[in-house]
Amino acid sequence: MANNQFKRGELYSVINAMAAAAIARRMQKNFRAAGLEITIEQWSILYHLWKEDGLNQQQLCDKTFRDKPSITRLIDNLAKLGLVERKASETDKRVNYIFLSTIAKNLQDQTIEIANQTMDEALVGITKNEIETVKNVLQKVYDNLTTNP
Amino acid sequence: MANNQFKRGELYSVINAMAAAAIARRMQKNFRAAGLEITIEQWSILYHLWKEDGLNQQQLCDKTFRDKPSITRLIDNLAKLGLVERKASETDKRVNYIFLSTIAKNLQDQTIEIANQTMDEALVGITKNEIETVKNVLQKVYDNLTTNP
DNA sequence: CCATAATAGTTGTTTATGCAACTATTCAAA
DNA sequence: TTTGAATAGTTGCATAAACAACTATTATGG
Repeated sequence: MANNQFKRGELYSVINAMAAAAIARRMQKNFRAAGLEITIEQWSILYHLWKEDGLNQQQLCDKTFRDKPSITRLIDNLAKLGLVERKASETDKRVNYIFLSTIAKNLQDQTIEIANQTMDEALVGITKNEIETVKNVLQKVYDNLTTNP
Repeated sequence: MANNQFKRGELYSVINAMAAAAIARRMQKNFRAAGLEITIEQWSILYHLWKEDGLNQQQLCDKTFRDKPSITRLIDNLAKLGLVERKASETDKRVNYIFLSTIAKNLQDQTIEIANQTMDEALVGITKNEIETVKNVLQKVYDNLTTNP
């Protein structure tokens, strides 16, 4: 009995501590092996800017599931590295738009390759259906915890 | 085309940033709502000690998928809070065994309830089969990235 | 128009993570 | 038995997270 008490809690433990962290570490390692000195968190910001340059910080919060202070500091660090630049909105003085530098734009192709290679390593022996299920379940979990207050 | 380039990378983004973080935040919030001043990371250590008291730090590394410095500091903080105590092994002077305090032992029942309640909130509308698939896939991902160097 | 609410972003503090480099102890092989 | 490898744990440093409290600006309702 006592052994089964945490069955549900255990799922948290599995999801949070294991696969996600392992993928992040491997992605980071593969970046470093390619001579890329960016963190996986910084990459996740660039990823959204490659899809749509000039997002503001609030939009980056929404897309990366981070809070505003986290984005402020990630942008600080990316700016220090010369990868992005803040540009104040002309029409709304509260807003910063974030733009990629040329260097950052040139990183896209290289990191696409590494990200895909990493996911290939991670997903060996897993079917498309299983991946679909995982994505759907994690989306549901997220929705359950965010739409409900 | 360009829109599909990150399809695989996107899975990382989904797994890592979204569901896991949402569960952790909700668990933390539910702890606080119950007046429990422990972090979700500290809880994950206690969780393994409740199942088996007197683990050493290396065993906690293996069970929680953290490195040694992380465990050192988590144990430091738990010790400061009076929740665990280090006891040096008599037979191997390199080893510390970690034991729960009475206070920590008494936290078990309260936090079981909260952990299970949190997972119930998270898993609304998700079937047992789907949960099994997620657990298996994430285990495979972990194995893929750790058994292969 | 003005007071108040909402929004965008920043700063401070605490906690946690990863990696590298380190000490201390034990093991193992010549 | 001694030298070198392996193991357990700690410390330093940089990055990142959550939360609270803050400033500045814009939107809204009387």
